[in-house]
Amino acid sequence: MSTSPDIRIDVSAATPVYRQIVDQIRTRAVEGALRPGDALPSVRRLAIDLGIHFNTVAEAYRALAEEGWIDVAHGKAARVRNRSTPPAPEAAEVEDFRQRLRHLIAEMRAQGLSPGRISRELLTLAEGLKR
Amino acid sequence: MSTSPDIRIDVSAATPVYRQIVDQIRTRAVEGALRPGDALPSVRRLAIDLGIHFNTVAEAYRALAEEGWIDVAHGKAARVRNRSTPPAPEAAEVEDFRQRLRHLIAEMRAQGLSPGRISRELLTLAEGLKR
Amino acid sequence: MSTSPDIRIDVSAATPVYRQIVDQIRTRAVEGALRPGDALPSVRRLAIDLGIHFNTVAEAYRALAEEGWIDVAHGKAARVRNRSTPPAPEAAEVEDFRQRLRHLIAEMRAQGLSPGRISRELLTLAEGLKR
Amino acid sequence: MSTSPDIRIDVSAATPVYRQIVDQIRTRAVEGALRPGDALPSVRRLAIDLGIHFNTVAEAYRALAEEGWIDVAHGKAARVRNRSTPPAPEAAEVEDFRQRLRHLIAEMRAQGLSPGRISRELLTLAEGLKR
DNA sequence: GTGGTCTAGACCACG
DNA sequence: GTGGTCTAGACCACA
Repeated sequence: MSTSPDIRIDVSAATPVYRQIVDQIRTRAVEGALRPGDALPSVRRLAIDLGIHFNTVAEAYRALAEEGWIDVAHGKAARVRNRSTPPAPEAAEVEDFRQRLRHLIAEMRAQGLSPGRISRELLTLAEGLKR
Repeated sequence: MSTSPDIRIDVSAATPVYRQIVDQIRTRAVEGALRPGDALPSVRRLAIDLGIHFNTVAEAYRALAEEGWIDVAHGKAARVRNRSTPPAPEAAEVEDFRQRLRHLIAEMRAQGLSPGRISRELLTLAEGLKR
Repeated sequence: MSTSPDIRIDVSAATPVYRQIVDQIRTRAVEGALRPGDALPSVRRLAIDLGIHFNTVAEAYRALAEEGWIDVAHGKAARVRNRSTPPAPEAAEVEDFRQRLRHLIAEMRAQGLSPGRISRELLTLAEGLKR
Repeated sequence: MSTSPDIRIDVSAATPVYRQIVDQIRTRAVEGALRPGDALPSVRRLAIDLGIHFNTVAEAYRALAEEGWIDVAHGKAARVRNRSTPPAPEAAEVEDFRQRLRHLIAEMRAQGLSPGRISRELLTLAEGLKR
């Protein structure tokens, strides 16, 4: 039996569909909604559920496998991998993430969100990380 | 003479060059390094400075104009616009940003950054917004 | 009682399970650990020992029989065949192997192994063949 | 202008076409036939030359980019990357390669190549690495 | 049943 | 011009 990851796809969004799948499954794995050993639905099953082609799901699973989040093998269901200690992040990578965060925040302000509102969102997320 | 925005381009990065320009100029405008009325370098000037094709810069300026950050006109330097009160963001947009933030954080954790470290980054950014 | 070939299976590896079995039994036969006439464990016995489905073991035995390494028959244990002089390899096949060797070495260098280190590995193997 | 890597494809071979492309380009890069900065033919150009679909070539380029051998970007030709020092190989990886070498040699003997002949092949390759 | 590979071709994004 | 994404569907390999 496989855990249903409850994925929401927006085909008209700018980010590719396969990336949306990757992002959502990775987020669920990080946040604990998907645990090591959990089986994912088959590529064809999930494709039907989402109303997309199975190749698109297969590409997402392949990317997740390469990132080390899941194990895929012929004839068997894909499963969430028990990640060993991840490699230490390099300073350049940290700076890259910091910049992406700043750009995202700039986009939010460009869309009319007030600094106070954004600040509150960040504090909520930071709080959630301490759990 | 025009304000030099000091833009850093990485042609081998995953994000398109024109997006890098847009992101960095928008970020500077949001953070106050670029103020309403400031003139940007000409498309050809900036293209030469960055060592890229001027079409790429032109596309970036076009995108910034569409987002309402700058005014462009034939024969005159592009200038940072005096943004009127931005439209109120819709709930769906806020939720979209929240999700993008969560995905970014998941990527950071996937790269080995500890929750505590990420939390500190978020708090620093939130602090900066209160200025 | 049958010879225990001491096979190690990694179900999460990239190479299919049945190929791992084939590769390891063939290697043992070539290197002399398995000799003509030696009996292999039954399909079901080996499957239980390895913790895999017996169909997978059956497929491996079938492939080994096709390659001429073992004899299988209903109701009797599979046995290592007394290989007659093998057919002379064609030039095309030799070239194919040479290419596979070069590709493997390229992969090793891609993984960071120094040419000197790889060279030593090759010399060790060549030495072992002269026994 | 792009270097022609002179790739030979066998569509009836067991190894997937895209892997054959990856293996051959990687080998050429390791052996120096392809040097950092060299441009590869476009995916559509190479696909036509090889008589296959461009998606297959694109998949090969993507894999090579992920392995760090080439840089691919929108609108520009793929180029051989100037590889920085590769990460140190772990002991487990070395053992994995050693085993793959042994299996390959066993296959060669299974095909009728004499130990002496194989030994000579290995010595030739080891010699080539000392250049 | 599972995932993998390949072709065919549409449409989009980037430079 | 370049590469990227997606669909459609055939056929193969593995468990």
